[in-house]
Amino acid sequence: MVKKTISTEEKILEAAKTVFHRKGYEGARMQEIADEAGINKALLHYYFRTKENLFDAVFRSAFQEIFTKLFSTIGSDVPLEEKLTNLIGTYIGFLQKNSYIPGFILNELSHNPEKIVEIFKTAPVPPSMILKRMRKSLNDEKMKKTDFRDLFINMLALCIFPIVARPMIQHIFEFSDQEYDQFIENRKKELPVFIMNAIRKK
Amino acid sequence: MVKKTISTEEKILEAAKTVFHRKGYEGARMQEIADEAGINKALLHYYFRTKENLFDAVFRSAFQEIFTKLFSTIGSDVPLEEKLTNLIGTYIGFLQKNSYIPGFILNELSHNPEKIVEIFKTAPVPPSMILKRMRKSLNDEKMKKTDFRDLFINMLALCIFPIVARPMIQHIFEFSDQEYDQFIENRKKELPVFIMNAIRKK
DNA sequence: GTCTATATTGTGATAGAC
DNA sequence: GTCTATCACAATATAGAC
Repeated sequence: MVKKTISTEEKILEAAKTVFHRKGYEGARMQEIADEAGINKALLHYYFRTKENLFDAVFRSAFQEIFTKLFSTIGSDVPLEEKLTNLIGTYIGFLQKNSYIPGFILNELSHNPEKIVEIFKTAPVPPSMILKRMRKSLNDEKMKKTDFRDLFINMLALCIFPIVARPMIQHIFEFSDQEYDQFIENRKKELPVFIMNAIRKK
Repeated sequence: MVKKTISTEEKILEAAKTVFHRKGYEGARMQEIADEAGINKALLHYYFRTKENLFDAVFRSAFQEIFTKLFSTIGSDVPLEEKLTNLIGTYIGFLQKNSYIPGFILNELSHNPEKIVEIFKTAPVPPSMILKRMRKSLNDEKMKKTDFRDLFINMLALCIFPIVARPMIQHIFEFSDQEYDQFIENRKKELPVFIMNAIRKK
């Protein structure tokens, strides 16, 4: 028999996720989270005692969600171009459906840089393992002597920035909402080519 | 005779800039701004009436500062590779000295997307003019049929992201502060090459 | 213009009944 | 576990003297 009931704790976490992503830590209000969850403030404190505890749970979950996705794709054992295509496609797809997450993380990152160190320590996939595999892919193929750290960062930048800076870019180029969605969709195909051209040996 | 006195209004704007960049809109406190300016809260309200008015002035200034720099370099009339090198060098240099600005803008952008439309309307350099010149550069040279909008966005992304996500990246790759500065410094030389490789006709 | 003092409203957090 | 009522305090904003 399928469990249909959602526990109060889960409802709170869902609501908190929504509100924190929408407003950030300082901007979020316990009242708004309570309303979103259909309960009252007192119950929030009963479950999580403080706003910071609640925030910690949400931030940790957002961070791990995005990095688990990212790292599992990057760690797969396929040729570089195929890996890039998979990686960029699934990653941008994820960002499209969760467009608040990268902005949220970047935001809290700049106000609480110490916090991410702690979160990385409890990451389900240790970054060092990912990096090792990525370096291997580069060496196996006939690539320019590209620093794999640069490659990794460039890829992240090219995927995330158009999502985070969407309102700005959309206005500069006078895109409609629909046109911008299409623009992002095209990038899924064009980014892997762009990157491969940049690093392929002539 | 050089004017040495700094008006109270200028002191307030300087202080507000510092505090808003450090804490964001919600996180900033009028008291902290007053302390930073060496005056008291009442005087803030005397000059700017509300916190939002003060914020508007600061945000507008940060936004125009970064875009004026960006647009004036991108609009120069030199060959593409040279333009890219100039652009990336001066732009990253600017970001290094004002590392809080892009994070600040991205942050408030995600909480007040409407606001940027208004700010763009009062921009000193109209975006449309920049785009025209950029398109011209691409056509003049033997380049792949690259969408100039993609090129523009990719360049922004590659410059800004390593600055904004610094604490995260620094931890992943276990860079010391000094090593990260050097890493950014290297990107000034490598990014133009990376981009030119990506878009040059074979 | 600049200050001290105070009003007013928000918000995170708790007490205590059920 | 869940609620209502309330506390304690922090933050924006204003009044009014100088």
